[in-house]
Amino acid sequence: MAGTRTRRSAGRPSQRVLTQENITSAALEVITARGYEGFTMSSLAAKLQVAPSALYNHASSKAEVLRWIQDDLMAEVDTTCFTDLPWEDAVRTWARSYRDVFARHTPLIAVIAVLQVSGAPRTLAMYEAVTQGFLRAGWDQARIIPAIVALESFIFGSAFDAVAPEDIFDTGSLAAESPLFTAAVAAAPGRESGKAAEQAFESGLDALIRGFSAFSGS
Amino acid sequence: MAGTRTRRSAGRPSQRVLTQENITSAALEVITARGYEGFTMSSLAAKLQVAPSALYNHASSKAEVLRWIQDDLMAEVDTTCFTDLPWEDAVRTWARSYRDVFARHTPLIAVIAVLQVSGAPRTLAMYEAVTQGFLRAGWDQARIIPAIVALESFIFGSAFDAVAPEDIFDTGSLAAESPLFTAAVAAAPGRESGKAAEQAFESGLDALIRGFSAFSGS
DNA sequence: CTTGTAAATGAACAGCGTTCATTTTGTACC
DNA sequence: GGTACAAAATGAACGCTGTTCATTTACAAG
Repeated sequence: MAGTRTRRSAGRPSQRVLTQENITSAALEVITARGYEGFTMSSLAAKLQVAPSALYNHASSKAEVLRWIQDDLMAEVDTTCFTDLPWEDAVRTWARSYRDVFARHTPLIAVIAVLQVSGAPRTLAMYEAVTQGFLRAGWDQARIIPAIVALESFIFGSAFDAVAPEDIFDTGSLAAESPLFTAAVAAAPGRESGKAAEQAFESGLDALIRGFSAFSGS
Repeated sequence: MAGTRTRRSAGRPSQRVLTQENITSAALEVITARGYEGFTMSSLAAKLQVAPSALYNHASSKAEVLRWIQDDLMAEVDTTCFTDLPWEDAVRTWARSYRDVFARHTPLIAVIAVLQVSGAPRTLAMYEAVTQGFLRAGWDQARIIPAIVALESFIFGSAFDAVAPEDIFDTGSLAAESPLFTAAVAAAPGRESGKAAEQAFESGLDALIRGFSAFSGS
């Protein structure tokens, strides 16, 4: 082994295993492999080959680990689109990317809602990039935050929808009591192809962008 | 069917305590008093003055109780507006009511996303009323479901936002690294009054309705 | 070699949802 | 009124959770 532990010379960074980054990435591996119901402090400790109690020397709680994960994932959201593309296309690309990331992590959405950006540098970086994109498109400064929050709300809700079972709207034995809704469900596009959630997302995103585009100066 | 339990002497209603309705309303009382983290099978049983294990003769799991609660709450969502008001105002009233109900019950949002309407009669009744309102406004049948789902996604996301702490966007010590976002947050309306979430909700709702109103025939 | 400190450990804790063998309750029939 | 039967309530368990704590280990510095 290339000098695993002996003689850590002065300014050299430590080789410690239980860093925030290591814990976070191990947590993501566990979640990817076994889902959120399989993500426990025990399973996380096992992945790191450590006793569960050891984690508490580095993270104050499981909730803190979830916050780390949340901020980590924010870096996966595409914001480069705001420097490349016109506002409408940029918002569309950003929103799709944002939804795709958190559709795989819906249990974190409740975490985000409570999380202060001051403790989440990558989350903040995302907001900064998005704000910059809105300003570049000529948006009035005072209208930007409500618009971002509204888009975000739609994105989070759509993330839940994206992972819902396809047959939630099957009325089954109660079809007779809801004829109009049952007919509308049958007529909805993307029904057989399993793309119903996609259709709803695009439809809502279109409406939001169309509704908001009055505020951009271009 | 009237006499399910073999010949119970005629009109006399049973005095059973652990009916679905009683369990559901007791659960709502517990949640109102102690929140979702204080809502356990133990606390529910205590409220009903019964041993926790007794609940399992009537509900198959805690998740089932949550589903009962969810469907119960759906009856509180205002749908009468769809018979009274023009489409735009009706959607606005419905959406506000829907958001207000579930802002107090955000942990249920994950439940709804997985819940089939066939097991939730009141949820289904709400969808039926909404669909009817859309049809009356001249909507193309095939476009209704995606629009409802999109609105619902926005509503659920906004419910989380409504209960978020007001200071989530305070950039604190990282303000220097996000000047544009920090400035936009400072310029956002409703900041001091604590109505920022309200502003964002109304702004998004406006945009969605404006974006969708092209599809109503009126 | 001693000291100081950061980190890992294993045992323990209270609480969770849930199961199960058992007892209690209440009613229907003879 | 006595018997039989089914529904419902019980309390003791089970495995699991997140978390704490006194103790031990590891390791670098003086």
